[in-house]
Amino acid sequence: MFTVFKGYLLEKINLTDPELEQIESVSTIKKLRKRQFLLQEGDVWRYNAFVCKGFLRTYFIDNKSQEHIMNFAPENHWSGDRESLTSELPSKYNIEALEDSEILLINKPDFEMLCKTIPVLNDFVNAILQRRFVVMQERIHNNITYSAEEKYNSFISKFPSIANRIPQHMIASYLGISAETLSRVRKPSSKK
Amino acid sequence: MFTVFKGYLLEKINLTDPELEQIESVSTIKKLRKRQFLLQEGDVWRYNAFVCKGFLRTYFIDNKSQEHIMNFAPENHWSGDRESLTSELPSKYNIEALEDSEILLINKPDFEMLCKTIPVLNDFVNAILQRRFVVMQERIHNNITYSAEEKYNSFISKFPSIANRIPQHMIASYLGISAETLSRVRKPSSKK
DNA sequence: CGATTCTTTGAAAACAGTCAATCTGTGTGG
DNA sequence: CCACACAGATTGACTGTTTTCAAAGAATCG
Repeated sequence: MFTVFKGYLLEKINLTDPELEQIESVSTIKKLRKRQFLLQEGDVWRYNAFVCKGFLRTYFIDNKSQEHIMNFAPENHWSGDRESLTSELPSKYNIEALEDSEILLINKPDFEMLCKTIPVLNDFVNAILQRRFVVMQERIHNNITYSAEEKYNSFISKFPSIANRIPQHMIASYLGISAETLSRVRKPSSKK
Repeated sequence: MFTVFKGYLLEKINLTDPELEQIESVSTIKKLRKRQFLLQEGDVWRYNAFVCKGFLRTYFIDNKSQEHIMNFAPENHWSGDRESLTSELPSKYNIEALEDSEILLINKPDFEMLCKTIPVLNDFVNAILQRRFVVMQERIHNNITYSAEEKYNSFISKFPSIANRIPQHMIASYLGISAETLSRVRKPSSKK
């Protein structure tokens, strides 16, 4: 499974064989069955996690015991709780596999060491952060601007590959609308 | 006005005098009168901007010509459009002074050079990014979880100093609710 | 299949938005 | 100093959207 990560990296940046070996030497693989947790609320998150295969969701439970999905991570994407990772405080989130998954983990000190010794990796990691930033900003934009229907349309046009891989009610949860409302705004979109 | 920025930096990280001089040498100050723009939609944003004095807001206009506030930046905070900065594409945002302000600007190549030559500054910049990240995540959390009243209460408890410095309808715009709704949810919070 | 999960639908209630009018406070110019 | 204009806040009545609850269909999976 390291080959998946290797392929991902080489597509984006140039790395020498020794560098790749160095990365591999600190990588571990965690296999998750569907519905298994990578992280549970209350635990401290200590890794950088790359999804080699499968699909993860990050969600939290509000004080009315309702689930809200914070993030999706299909293969070739990163997951984890950056907040807990930097603060080293217990996480508010659960990360659960929605499909059988294989996750590549690099713990925090090892990852920092990699970034220090491989500048091009460090730049890449920062670039990812920047991009994630823009995605979050767009999500806020949509949240404060759009109606339920517009939110849904925006989601499926932006993440078509995610949309057809997960149950609808999880899209609703991600968008902050009820599953029933989502069901209702879905059909008018087909007719004019 | 560089002294404000200098004070801010020295409070957070250790910098030598030559390093500070290097930073000062690439810094420029822009004074804005109330209602003046630092950035207008359609222009490319090319700086890192630190608010030495005053107060900025970043907003965009949706296709129904409604304003939505993306961000506030009081003194000792950063502003700008990271999206346009990295993509070098025209910005969707307007940044406007809500009070007479003084902004310290460092253009992109200079800033990158500073980060390269002053590692501790680079680390600090990344730390800011991480924190900003968490703030945005909390905002998304609130957006998808809370009612109008809860959004408002969360805002004033989290940003009390901002709340009493700007008109209410701007808080409403930031939260994605109407000014009238905000006015209505305000009073029940005092009773009971 | 039988059980579970997911989606749709209906009806009612809660919530939030819109429009228009009024009220308030502030600052400006006469 | 007053009158006025202006921006902001509030209120009421109404409309529209979204949620909730309950039930019934559909799809999926062991």
